Amino acid sequence: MKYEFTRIEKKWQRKWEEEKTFAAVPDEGKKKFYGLIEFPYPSGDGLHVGHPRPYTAMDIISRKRRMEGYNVLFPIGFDAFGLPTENYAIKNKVHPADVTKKNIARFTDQLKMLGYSFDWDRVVDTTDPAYYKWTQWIFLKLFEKGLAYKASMPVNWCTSCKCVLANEEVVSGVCERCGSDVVRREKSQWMLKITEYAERLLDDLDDLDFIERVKTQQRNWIGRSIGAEIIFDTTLGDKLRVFSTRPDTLFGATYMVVSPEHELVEKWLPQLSNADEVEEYRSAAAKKSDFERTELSKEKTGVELRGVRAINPATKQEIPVFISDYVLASYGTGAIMAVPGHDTRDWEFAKKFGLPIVEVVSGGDVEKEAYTDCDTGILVNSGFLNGMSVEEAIKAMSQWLTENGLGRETVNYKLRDWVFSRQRYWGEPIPIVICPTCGYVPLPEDQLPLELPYVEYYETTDTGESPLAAMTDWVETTCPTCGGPAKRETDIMPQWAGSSWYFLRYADPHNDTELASRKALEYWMPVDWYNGGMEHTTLHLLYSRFWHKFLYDIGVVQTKEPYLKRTSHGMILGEDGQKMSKSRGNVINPNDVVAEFGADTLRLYIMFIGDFEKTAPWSANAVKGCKRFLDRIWNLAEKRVSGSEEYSAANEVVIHRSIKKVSEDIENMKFNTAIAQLMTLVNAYYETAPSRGDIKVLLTLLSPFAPHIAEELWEIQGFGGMACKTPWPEYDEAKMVEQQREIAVQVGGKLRTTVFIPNDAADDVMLQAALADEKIKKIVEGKEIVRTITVKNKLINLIVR
RNA sequence: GCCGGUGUGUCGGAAUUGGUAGACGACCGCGACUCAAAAUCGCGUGCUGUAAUGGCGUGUGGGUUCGAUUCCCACCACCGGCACCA
Repeated sequence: MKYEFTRIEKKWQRKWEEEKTFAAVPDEGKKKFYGLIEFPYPSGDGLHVGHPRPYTAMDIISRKRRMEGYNVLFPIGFDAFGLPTENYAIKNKVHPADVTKKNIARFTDQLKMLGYSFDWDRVVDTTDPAYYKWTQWIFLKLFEKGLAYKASMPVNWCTSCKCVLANEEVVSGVCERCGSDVVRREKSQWMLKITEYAERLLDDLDDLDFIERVKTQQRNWIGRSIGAEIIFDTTLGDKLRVFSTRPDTLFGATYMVVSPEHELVEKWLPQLSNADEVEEYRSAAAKKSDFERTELSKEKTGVELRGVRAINPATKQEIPVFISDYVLASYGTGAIMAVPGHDTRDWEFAKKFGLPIVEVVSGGDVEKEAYTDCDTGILVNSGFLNGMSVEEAIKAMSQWLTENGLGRETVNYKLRDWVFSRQRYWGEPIPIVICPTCGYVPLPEDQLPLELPYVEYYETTDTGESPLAAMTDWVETTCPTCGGPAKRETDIMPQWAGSSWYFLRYADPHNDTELASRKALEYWMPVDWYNGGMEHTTLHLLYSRFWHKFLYDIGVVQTKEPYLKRTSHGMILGEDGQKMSKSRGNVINPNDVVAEFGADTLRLYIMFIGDFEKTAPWSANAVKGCKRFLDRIWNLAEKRVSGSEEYSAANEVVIHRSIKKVSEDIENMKFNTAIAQLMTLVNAYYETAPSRGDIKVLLTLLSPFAPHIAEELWEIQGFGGMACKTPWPEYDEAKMVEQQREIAVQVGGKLRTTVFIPNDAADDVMLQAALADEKIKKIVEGKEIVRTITVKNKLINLIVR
């Protein structure tokens, strides 16, 4: 009989669905495992071959865990709010809700086609009011605790999406999603105070089992700098505060720089003799995009504020104050003390404007370049700091500043608050009412969910207003506090809102009184293993850690961190080694692969393609190799093999080795070598007559990778039950060794031949065996063996003279 | 510029407490089966050489070692992240 993969796959998928084979049922008596993959955005293009890579990986791990006796939660859902759906809906004049419904149905079919062991009773959909009710509820809690606030500030505005973006969504000056230019716009926005959690988000990374590059990227993004805030007096009476990581260099501060947006500039302006020039520089800076302003190659520019001078608290000298756009308004205090001798940027600026450069740390030549080494320099020209190392001087200066009320040690983060509103339609409405007398009033909990109005017209505007603003009936409301006429907030939440807590909902997806019951959360949380893309490291992954910590603080969840372990997969490229894209015409559709070779072949190939963490190009030929492998297994087991369920003597060694290798490789996500080992095992079976037991262990090991064919052959063999419910096999180290060992024989470190010796042979046995070899005899003839190096069961090396 | 990663046959990739480089798969070649082809099964396959105790070979150049893809030093190339963050 032929291997009819289509029939077999349909048959088992139906069976798993009918029997609810993979439903997660809480069971206090069983150890739990919560495996998570990033739920997909149900785009109109359907499933991409990139999707099955992480899904298959976690499916293999989840299936193995079940066979090991764990109670497994492996859920799936849809992150369905977002721009592409909205844009598609506008273009094709259909409602986003209808588009979403259709896309979800299609994704569901495709995911089922691949035989994943998801619990289909726990599907979540972020656009379902029963779900986003709780997204809104979390927002209200954030508002209640002062962590959601509205503020007017310059924000990133995507010229194409026509809405604001978070800092995390701006990549190299363009929109992360559409690649269009991002400009600065002053807008009143809802913000979430993620900065309040900066320290914990950073420190708590230490204990997590996240791959190192994820930790590094989050650490860099949060960007902690330890330094001091220093207060300078000015001749106009105002105090000018700066942040510096090098307070030790205070004696070398020969001028100050404030950002063009600094509030004191506005105040000082009338008293400046060159107010026009300053004003001109400020407006020029305001027009520039962030990208232009931060271009590195650019020469430093700036204008001195004539009419005000600052007083260096260490030297008591009056020093000039400049404005320059190399100082950012949004970091630290928006002002710096410039130490040209020991900071590269200040040095460039000082050279250009002819400002004095004073050496306060010896070790370099400050006339040639800034000396920034902190490890070897010694303080000079610095009063009480003279002779100290940089490290000592930082401490001494911080103490001196504190004692004299001139400043204090402080910490700064690069992380900014999260811009949380979007001027679009297809997202969660923000449950806030704007009342002329009461201000921003939260919607009472019993009015949740605040449903998105179902309307015909929701096109974007260029005015910076949300399409919801035009929906008068919905906007006009009454104030929950005073009962007077009021308006609803018309901005919606960003794409990232729904995904910031979805993993909690999986624990108890149908609960309508809580986001999830305490009992369910206590049982299933935290997520034991979360695999997802590197592109989410400073977006979804960071945001969801923030929300989780907040929910921990208000007692909703019991763990400080949502995910114990985080791994990441590489991208699948087209056959040409380029990123898959419609325009390049190198896109592989999983449906086509499944139709031609079957889901088991696709699963196997996508795991065999290469190192899981690295990008890998698609190869149509290699897919055929995986199909061939399954055909070979089919040939071995399509007819019932009778006899004992013991391993055959001929295959015992390779079986035990395979169990060990496959078990360990799955844990380390080395799926490619696990499959290579299964191929080796099958090759061995082709050279012997595999016993019934040999077949059984092969199907058991195969079942997480290629579950359909494994079940079918399992049934044909009549092993009873299902392969996916069989206990994972154990191996015996003692049975992994051959009685005869082939060892390398080297002379002078060069491999000359190999000989067979008994297992664990003593050194002299190895030597005798080596010397008995004809080749070796010839080589050592007439020479003296001065030294012998042996490595048990591996090699012998003869040093001759 | 800074941080991180990678570099191995024709290709995807194996192998690192230093110990037979190239597992497994693809490609290609040969053989069996077949009237024939496909499929399948088996064999071969780093480069080079007529041969040899051949020679060379894991980005490049050095070093340590009986022995280096693995450790050390210097460099090159590519990829990713950050990028005037004081």
